[in-house]
Amino acid sequence: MIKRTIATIIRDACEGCKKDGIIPVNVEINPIIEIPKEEGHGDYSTNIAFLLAPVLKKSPQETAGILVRRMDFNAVCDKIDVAGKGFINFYVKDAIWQKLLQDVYAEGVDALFPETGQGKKVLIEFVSANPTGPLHIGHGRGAAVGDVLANILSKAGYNVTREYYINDAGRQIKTLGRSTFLRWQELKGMQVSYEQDLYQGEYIKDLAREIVEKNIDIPSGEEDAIAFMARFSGEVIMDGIVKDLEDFGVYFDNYYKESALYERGVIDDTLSLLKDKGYAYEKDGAFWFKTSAFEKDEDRVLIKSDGEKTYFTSDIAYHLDKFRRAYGTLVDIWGSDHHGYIPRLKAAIQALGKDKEDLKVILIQFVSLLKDGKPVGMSTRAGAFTTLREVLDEVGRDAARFFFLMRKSDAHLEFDLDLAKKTSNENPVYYVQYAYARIMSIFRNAGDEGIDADQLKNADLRLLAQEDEINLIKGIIHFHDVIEGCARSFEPHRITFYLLDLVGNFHSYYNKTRVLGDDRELTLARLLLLYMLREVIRSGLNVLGVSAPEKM
RNA sequence: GCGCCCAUAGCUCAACUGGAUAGAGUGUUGGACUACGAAUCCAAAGGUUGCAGGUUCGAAUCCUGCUGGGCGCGCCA
Repeated sequence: MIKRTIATIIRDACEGCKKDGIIPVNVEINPIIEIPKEEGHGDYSTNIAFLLAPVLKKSPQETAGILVRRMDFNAVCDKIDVAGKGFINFYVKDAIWQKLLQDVYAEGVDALFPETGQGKKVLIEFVSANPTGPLHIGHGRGAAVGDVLANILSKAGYNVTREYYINDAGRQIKTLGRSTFLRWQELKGMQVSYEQDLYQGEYIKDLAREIVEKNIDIPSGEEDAIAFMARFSGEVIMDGIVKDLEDFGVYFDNYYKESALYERGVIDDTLSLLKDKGYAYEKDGAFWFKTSAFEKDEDRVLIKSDGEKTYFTSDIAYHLDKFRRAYGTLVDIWGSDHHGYIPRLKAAIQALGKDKEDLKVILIQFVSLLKDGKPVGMSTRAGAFTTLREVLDEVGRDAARFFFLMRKSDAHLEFDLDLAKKTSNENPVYYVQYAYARIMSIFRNAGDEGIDADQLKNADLRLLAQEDEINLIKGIIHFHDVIEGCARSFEPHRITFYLLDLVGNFHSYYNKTRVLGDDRELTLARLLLLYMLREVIRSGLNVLGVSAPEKM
């Protein structure tokens, strides 16, 4: 918002220098404009002088001085400083902030969302857990990150689709069928040896029991029976997954089945396309993709010597299909243990004639659970993992989602169940929600005093002159930059940090300043400030998929 | 053996992608409710950013080499 105005001031000054021959015309001007972390360094600062100093063969300070003298800033800034070794600091007028607040109030909080997307189509594929068992907590983190990222991009003007890829054609599904089949035989009183590499969880026994209890007909031959069990188990488990996700507040636009790639002939298209372009070849009775043509990685098998296609083949086909559906940017969210897979898929994307930057892979690091201060083990193999369902039941949706988004996604997350469950000040979720409830409470009181929201539009914002009031306004306006940053960097966790910071300032303000007072004009101005604060908090929580309770 | 990620206050983590004196929360200590919700606030204390070099006006951030941890390296998915 205001950042753009600052950028214009800088650019105009540079253009002026070019015109006067101080800066060569062909020099690219690409300054960074940032919000200084140090208070006293103004509202914005730029490093432009450091960039131009070598060109002018002068010191950064001198360069900054030359530029500042040419800056036409009176409309928005009280002053511009050259500070430190050559930073240029901009001090925006209070009146500008007050005006921005007024504008945002008039247009509504949605005016703060950037329009970086311009309607471009983005496909976010996430969770995509195989339907061979319930979702565990790691899937939950991926679900939260994917869902919130989708919200952010969508709010930032992208046309977003959420997709879940169901891996229903691979060997794991066969293993699932065999697992259920053997458990079923056990129930029938047969002596079976249940192998180590089958699914160990109790839920397999539940599936077998369901088949028996519902008296479901099973095909007679073993092979047919296993195939039936595979389909049955997969569907039941998938239903459970969808239910878990819904309770977590995550909804998908599409569920895309791997088997559909075969049915629609996308697999064959992919193979012939790669072959025609010369990126695939035969060797040792198998059919290979030339990964090495694009990335520092070894060539990979597409069709095994036994004629079976590999998972990689499906995946290339799937991504080809995504591009065919006109998505310009593909976001894949994977567990970080799949990071070694990135080069080959990027290579495949390039073989399909796309830019490798068209595919963004976001890795989700593992979650370790903490209970009673001790780590909770979670091994999928042993069947003793903690499911998303268990976490949801224990701490609730709001805390679960918020906690999953309190860390950068590619960093380990330590999830403290006891903390997430606490309804006290230590719990960051409540810290944010409490601010919202507090503001709502003030508005209820204001209503009792005969002030309704309608009167806010007459508020005189020049009365918001306290330093912390101006700071709160800045915080509100910065919501725009935060969302923009999230959308650019694909980092949803920035919103949680922003909200915690924003409401921290509010709580502090609240303890110092009385909002409802005898001075009606001042009261109205402060109420408008709180109104917008409330809107931003609500909007931010909404993007996170966390509720904003009016009372708690 | 090769490759990727991580290492920041006692603990859990930030730092707007190379910016100024590295910040929060928690924990510890001491304070604030007979006016809008104390699920809150204020203050003190806490650091050689794992180690050693390098790049430059400037490094937690980039490069090289170590130390310690996680994960990959299949005609598995």
